[in-house]
Amino acid sequence: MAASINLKPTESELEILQILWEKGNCTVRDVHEILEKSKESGYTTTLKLMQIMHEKGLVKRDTSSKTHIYTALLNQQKTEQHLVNKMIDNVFNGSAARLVMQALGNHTASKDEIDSIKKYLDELSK
Amino acid sequence: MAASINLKPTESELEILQILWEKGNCTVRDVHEILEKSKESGYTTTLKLMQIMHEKGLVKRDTSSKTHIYTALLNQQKTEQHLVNKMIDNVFNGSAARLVMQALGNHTASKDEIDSIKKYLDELSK
DNA sequence: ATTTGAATACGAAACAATTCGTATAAACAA
DNA sequence: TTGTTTATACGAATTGTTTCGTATTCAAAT
Repeated sequence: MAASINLKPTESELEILQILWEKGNCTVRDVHEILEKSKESGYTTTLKLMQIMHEKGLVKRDTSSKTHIYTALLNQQKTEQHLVNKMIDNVFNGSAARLVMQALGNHTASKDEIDSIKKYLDELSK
Repeated sequence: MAASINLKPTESELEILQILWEKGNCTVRDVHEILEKSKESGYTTTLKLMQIMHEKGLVKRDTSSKTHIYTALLNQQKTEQHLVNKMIDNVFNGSAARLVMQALGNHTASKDEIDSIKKYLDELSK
């Protein structure tokens, strides 16, 4: 198994990872400006968080110029999988089906979404 | 809206709530014995946790006899819903469908489960 | 050259969650 | 009664996360 880093980012770390996953490479300022839209926080807070994430190995950074460029090292798909599995175990007693129904029962999935899920299920059960 | 308690139990609190939801009324020892099966921890740790949960209003307790009896106050369905919605927002950018596919895309879902989900979806899209 | 602005580094406070040791009270059996 | 077991209460250490202030460095503009 490849040396796998701790697959359990904190909430703040996850927020930052989301941005890095979407944007690819970012400076601290890039990330901070996006974060600021949804919540109040100081620039050095974001900086510190990203530095800690670097220590933990969640991100890598290019320090060749004064302004560092950060990139996610944690794999998005694997992280999502891990979080979902944890929720299935901890909250739904191991039943993926219960999670799915809970997710669809409420968070009003559109007709299109439901159709695409059906298609997906048909593929799966082949 | 009914005075709603903080719908966001910590991980340890959730473990205890799971037990209370399943068993109904429990003593600290009941809960502790179940917890012990899956992880090492001292009795007074469980006790303290449950006392804190009582302070927070997550559980109520009957103290009429020396050994207190605890009962969950947090509603299971609502709590699950809340946690799932949070995950959809924080991890899957608001797409319930993405969560569902992630949940089903691994081994956890059996053929039976998939069938029951299909049935559920048919009901939904009526 | 000097000033100004924008960046990183770093320590430490503030807060939250978890864990456990010790004191004490009640119940019960010898 | 006296000792043993089984409870609760509670303080406090430990650990982890988040937040921010201050120092310093670098680069660009004046």
